[in-house]
Amino acid sequence: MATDDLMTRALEALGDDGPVSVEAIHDLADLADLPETMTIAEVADLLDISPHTLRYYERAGLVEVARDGHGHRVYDAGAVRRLVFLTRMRLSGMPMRDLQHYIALVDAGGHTVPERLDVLVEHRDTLRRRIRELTLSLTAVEYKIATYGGSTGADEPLPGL
Amino acid sequence: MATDDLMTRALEALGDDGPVSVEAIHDLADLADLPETMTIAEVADLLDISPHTLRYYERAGLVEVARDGHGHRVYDAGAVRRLVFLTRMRLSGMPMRDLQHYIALVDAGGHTVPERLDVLVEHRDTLRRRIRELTLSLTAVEYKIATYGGSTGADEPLPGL
DNA sequence: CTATGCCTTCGAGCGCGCTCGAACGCAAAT
DNA sequence: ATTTGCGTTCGAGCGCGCTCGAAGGCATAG
Repeated sequence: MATDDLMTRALEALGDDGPVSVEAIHDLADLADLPETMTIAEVADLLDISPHTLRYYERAGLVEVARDGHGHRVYDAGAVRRLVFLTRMRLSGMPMRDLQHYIALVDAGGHTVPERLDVLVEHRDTLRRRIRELTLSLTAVEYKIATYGGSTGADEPLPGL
Repeated sequence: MATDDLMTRALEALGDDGPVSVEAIHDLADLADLPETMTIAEVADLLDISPHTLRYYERAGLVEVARDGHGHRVYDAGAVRRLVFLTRMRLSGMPMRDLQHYIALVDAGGHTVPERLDVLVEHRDTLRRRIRELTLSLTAVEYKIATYGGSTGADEPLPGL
């Protein structure tokens, strides 16, 4: 497992065509059959990040992880689920700062739900903006490829793009 | 001009609906009516980047800029067009490294056109992947907002997303 | 005459998100 | 008995893309 990263597997699961459907999302990385506990190496492999990064996230206060008799980390299913969430948010571009804020809200209790939703909604809007930006850039690059004149500007219909 | 950045203006030009069309792109920041020369402050304002960054790009070998009698930079239309291209590529996520490579190819002459196209095609593919990634993340975040249970995982249909 | 304001060069510093090295512990394998 | 392999902590270092500070030049305004 986890030869490819989560995102790659997710994209493969979706296929190359059609709109992204909630149904397709449902099939992704189902967190139902997680082992009760995992080692750092197993979690690292699952999430396709390094043990170093996992320790870093813990240091950053994003997740608490118990230790066994040897002082080795023992990730329970809850920690793993949280880390799946965290890595997905990181992959989608949410800064560590915001993630720390969000997690602090989660750990603060149920009364922070509205504020958590604010964070998510803001991130959603950021994603929408970014997707539109990249789509525009993509169109521009495709245009430049199609009409390539070789300069970085000059007398093309869409100079420089 | 340039109270908003290039990308913001571009997105406004496109409007909020429908597919991105080449026709719409044509209306963006037409480089036809550029002044013959510009100062660093004018270029910085046009591109919505700082003079510091412009000097940095020059140091990085991305563009050559002449000086006037006082040693001040004088950006000619060619330099400005190149900088428009460069900032657009930067905004779309192309690393400095790749941009330096691309510019080296441009400056090396017409025989590098195939290799330049390789760079562009690779960037196009990167953009496509990234857009798909972000679209998936967006769907996931929208789903989490819609079904919000408050945890970062647990017993939701789409736990952790 | 001196401020102000924008420019110059040079090199250093910063914020982000890791990434790594050192020094060590424990346990199973040879 | 030692090697191998995986884990630990701590703090430092890195790659990227800027961003800034210092020290100074020149020109216009008051």
